[in-house]
Amino acid sequence: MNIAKTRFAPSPTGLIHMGNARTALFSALLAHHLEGDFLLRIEDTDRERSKEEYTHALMRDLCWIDSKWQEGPDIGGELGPYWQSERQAIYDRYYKQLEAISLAYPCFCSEAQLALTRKVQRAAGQAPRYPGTCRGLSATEIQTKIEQGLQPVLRFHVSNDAIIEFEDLVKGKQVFKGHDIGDFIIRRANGFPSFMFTNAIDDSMMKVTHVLRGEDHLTNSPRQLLILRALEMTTPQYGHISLILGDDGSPLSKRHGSKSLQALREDGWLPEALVNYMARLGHYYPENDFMSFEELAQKFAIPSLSKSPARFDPAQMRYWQKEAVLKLDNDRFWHWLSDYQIADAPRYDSQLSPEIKNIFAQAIKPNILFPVDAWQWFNVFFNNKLNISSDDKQTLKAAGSEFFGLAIAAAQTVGNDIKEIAKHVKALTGKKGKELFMPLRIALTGQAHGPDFGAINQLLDKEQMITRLQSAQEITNA
RNA sequence: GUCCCCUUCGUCUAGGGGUUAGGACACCGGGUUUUCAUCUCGGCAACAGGGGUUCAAAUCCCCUAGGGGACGCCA
Repeated sequence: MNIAKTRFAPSPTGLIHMGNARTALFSALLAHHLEGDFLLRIEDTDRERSKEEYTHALMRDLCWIDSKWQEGPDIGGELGPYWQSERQAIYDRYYKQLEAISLAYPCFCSEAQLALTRKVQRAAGQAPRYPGTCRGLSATEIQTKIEQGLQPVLRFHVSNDAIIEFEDLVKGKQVFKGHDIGDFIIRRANGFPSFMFTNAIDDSMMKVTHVLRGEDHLTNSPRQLLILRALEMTTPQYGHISLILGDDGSPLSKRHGSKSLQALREDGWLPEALVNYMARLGHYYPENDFMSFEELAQKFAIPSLSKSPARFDPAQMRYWQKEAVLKLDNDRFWHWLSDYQIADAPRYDSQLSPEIKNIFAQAIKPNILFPVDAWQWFNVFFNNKLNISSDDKQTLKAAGSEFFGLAIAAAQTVGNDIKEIAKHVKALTGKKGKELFMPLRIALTGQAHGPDFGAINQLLDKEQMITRLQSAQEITNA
């Protein structure tokens, strides 16, 4: 029995975004689910646009979302090379084979000529198709044109009455007519192969069993099947997943805040948050729990892949980020923070005891989404930097100078215990509930919401509390 | 223009002839916290429209509308 194999085959022409990342993730999840391999192949046949730096960025970003491959350019494998730019000889061999059985022929039509034909066809209400101009060229005609210095493309011949059927993993049975396809280019005039060709050949040669790709590739499938069948090569099963749309229903783009994985990482998103979110965008999991990559893989199922397009929803992504933050253990929490050191934050590791660090982490995790939020709290507790908003200052003023005078006096006797301080203030002012606690919270932390008082007691000593209460009193006097 | 795909709460979706149409996010409200956040409990909210088929349609069929994709010497 053949081992299952999925693949991701990007062209290194830019940073990977949410859409592609989700396709890669699905492929990786499926491979793990089937206990097979996930393969990475770099489709760098477009020499002008492909850049090596993007290949590196791509591999780094894929690893970041746990989608590590078992076969690929950096680690090799039996069926390499995994850069298409190194596989030219292979493609050339198959071109010859196709020409030998008259399923491929050189075409000398100029791009301008073709563009014109398409225009005319459309104007006449017809579908734009290659009309087959060069299909019947004789060997001598071809020879003559080549001698004239003309560089032909190579076209694959699709007979008009061909019917191509296949079962799509996601969309079900598909039927295409040869007439709707037309003869398509498999080698460009510059000798480089086209995507249609290399992609099909490589998937087959590399023994890929399941191809998960975007719906935009659906109509490529009959073409690729035609090539593979003509060459008597094995074909993978194709599954076309619906695209991700922006909040207005149009394709996801930068306009909708679609960011590269790299940008997302730089903003402080946790990979497991993105993984949990993306895994559910167009794939149904009965359980709504935060899951690890392994759990997601275990429960991944092809029938649970959605046929209809999904909209990108930042609110839902934020929810998974919140879950991810809550799940962070201390070690990772501090690594996460140190990776996003902000300019005016002090170094955290020098004086803080593990106990204090632990208390701090547990206390603020429910209150933060990103490292900047965490650093803000860090500043509050360890750097004496409070940023009180004007609204919150109003709350302070409403409490009044006397309120803080009493609080200071209470702190001097009871120490750093907010509830005890509150008790004293309550006894003397009659204030209670929100009126009592909100001014204290704002005075001590600079914010209207934040950690539990128990944690704040452990993070601030008596002197700090008194100083902050004094500052608050000054604000009321201002 | 031609061909193809899709359409259930605001969003992600479950359900595929008989369901009080289920869950999650968001939102709103209760509880906990003598405060807020967290946590917890609850509520609001949907079968695109029109025709069939059927005892019975969200579910099957047809049409319409809307959205998306493909039609490249891009991938």
